[in-house]
Amino acid sequence: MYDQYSMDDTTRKEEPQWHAFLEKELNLQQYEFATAEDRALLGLAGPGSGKTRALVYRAANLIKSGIRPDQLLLLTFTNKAAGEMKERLERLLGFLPGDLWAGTFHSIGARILRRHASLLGRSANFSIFDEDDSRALLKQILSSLDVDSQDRKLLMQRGFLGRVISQARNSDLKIKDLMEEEYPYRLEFLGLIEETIVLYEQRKRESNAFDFDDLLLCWLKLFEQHPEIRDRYQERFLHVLVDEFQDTNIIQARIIDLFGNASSVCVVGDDAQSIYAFRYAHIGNILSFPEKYESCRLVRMEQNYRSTPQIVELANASIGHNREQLPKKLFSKKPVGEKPLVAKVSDSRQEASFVLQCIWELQNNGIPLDEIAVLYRSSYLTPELEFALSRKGISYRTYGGVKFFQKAHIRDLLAYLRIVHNPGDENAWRRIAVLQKGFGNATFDKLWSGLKEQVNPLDAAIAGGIRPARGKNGWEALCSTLTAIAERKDEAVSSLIDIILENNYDDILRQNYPDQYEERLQGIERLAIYAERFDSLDSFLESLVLEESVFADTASAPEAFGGQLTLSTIHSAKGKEWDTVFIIGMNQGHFPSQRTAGNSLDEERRLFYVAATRARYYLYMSTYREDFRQYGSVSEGPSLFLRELPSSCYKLMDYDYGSSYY
DNA sequence: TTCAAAACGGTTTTT
DNA sequence: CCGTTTTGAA
Ligand SMILES: Nc1ncnc2c1ncn2[C@@H]1O[C@H](COP(=O)(O)OP(=O)(O)OP(=O)(O)O)[C@@H](O)[C@H]1O
Repeated sequence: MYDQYSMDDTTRKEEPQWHAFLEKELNLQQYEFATAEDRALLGLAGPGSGKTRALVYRAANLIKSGIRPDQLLLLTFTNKAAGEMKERLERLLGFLPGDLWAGTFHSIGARILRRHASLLGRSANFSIFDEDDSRALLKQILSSLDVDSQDRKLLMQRGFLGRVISQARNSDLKIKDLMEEEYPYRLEFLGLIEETIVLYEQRKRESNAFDFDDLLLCWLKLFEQHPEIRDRYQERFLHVLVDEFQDTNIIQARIIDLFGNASSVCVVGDDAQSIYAFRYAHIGNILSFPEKYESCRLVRMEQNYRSTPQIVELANASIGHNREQLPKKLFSKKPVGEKPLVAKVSDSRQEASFVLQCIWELQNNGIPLDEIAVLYRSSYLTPELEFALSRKGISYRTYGGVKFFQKAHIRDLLAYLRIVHNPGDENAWRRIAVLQKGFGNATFDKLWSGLKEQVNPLDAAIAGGIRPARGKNGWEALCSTLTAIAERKDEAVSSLIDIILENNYDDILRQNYPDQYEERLQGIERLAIYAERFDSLDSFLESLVLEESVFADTASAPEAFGGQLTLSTIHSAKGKEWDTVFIIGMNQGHFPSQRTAGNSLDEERRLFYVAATRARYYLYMSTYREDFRQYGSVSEGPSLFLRELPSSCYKLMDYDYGSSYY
């Protein structure tokens, strides 16, 4: 056991130097935050004010003062923010301590649950069901319950059932109360939904699986029901640090509170950047943090170090329209920059050519692609731009939107691996079983009812002797494939993928996607390449579910000198920054989104606030007059968020540069 | 019970 | 417009 105090002596020699460094790198408030010794600490400040910076320097300072890295726990909601935290800490320390726990709530939850799975009726190799898995399972349950097909449609459309269940769990409400409150028009299904939930929990358990929400809820349950385990983690993690705290939901706050009993808890956030209400983020977590932790030290940071005064002014003007935000000052002392530019273009193709032309000019002015991002409310706003970028050979990467591994062929392939990893995974079995010729859901149901009783369904299948009512050839092909990969399950994942293709899936791919065979096969090859980074099947599978895929399905133009342009949803861009930012699709109906009901307009505006404050020097926004997109093609005019800005905030430009550039 | 063809219908944002 | 659901033949 390390002695913290004797460590202090050894580090004291270095202290003057380190503290001088801290003083140089941080302003007064940030320094206060980074070095405070309070048991509870809240950093509440606007964008670009250095919250993440202060948090990361605090972590580094703790380590410098003798706290072991494994005594720190760094948490946040999104993968992006977690990555940013880790990257900056690594830059600061020169390396990322291997024994430091830093990640999203979900990934840390998974890590803890793997260690104590048996206490929750699972084993350490449990599968993690993503939203698609959950939806598939719910659908399966509904059809097993003989639900009228109209009703089933109502429940499944837009993932209603899954959403209600998830909302209830994440906000700690009873289904009944939630339905009465928010979905009274579906109240007739209450009984059915409750019945479904019981079966859903049961099937997950039988599959040795947790869903996303379980990673939080079961973590909380583990700590609540097993105080001795909670104590162990409390003793270990002397400091818990949370970034983007405004994104946390009630369950995550409870987990933090459990640590708060014993560990010192430090959180940073900005109520004006709360954009995850749809994931049940609870703004009260940050607003009432000082009351909950009475001895809490509150640190405010008001200087924005990221953006020019012009950009900060526009952002302030916009968020000023939100009545409910905490009043916060935010100013920039950076040199005067260009006013943000609003371009009126005729349609989305012209918008693409506008962006391309600007990028061209920026590059000529020495701004590399790495320092440029195009942000948007929804990923359906990008195809025209992507097309234009490909034509011009500009290398780009997209973030957010449909994930690579959500595509059917990738999920198919992963299902084989999931079975080997966790033979109880019903979803995975079903997925590849019904791919086989002559093998359908009905046949699978019969077969599975026997197979799932086996201690190890995979061993039982391999041993043979299981006879499906139909599709015997398909079943045998499947079993021999599984045999082949099970035998070599400790080999490199990429070689397992080859085996799957050779034995079984290549034929299926040809059969099912005659027109897209090549394209999809390439996708699978990319998956195999990606797999080479992992040293085990476990970590590969877990990374694919919990971390968004780090690479695109189809490669854009190859990366050249200035790196790659970033295309990202605004949600995924939070916490990041670029020299130049474009916000495209600034039209009523797109942003704010059509689906926005009255009370979430404020949230959309916060989203705009986040987008605008990503830029260091140049901010471009575009809006079109005509909208050929999808049915209706109603042109609803420029976004409210542009119209409500004082015109002194930005320059207006009519972009009528023929479509020749396109 | 499976599977292909025809009809349908519906779109944020992330873990 | 593309994926999902329904329909009906084998
Ligand atoms: N005291 C400082 N001196 C120099 N640069 C600073 C200082 N504080 C912050 N910065 C820089 O300002 C930028 C924004 O900081 P940071 O990302 O930590 O802010 P944030 O408050 O977390 O922003 P957001 O809320 O938008 O995520 C970073 O480039 C950071 O390095």
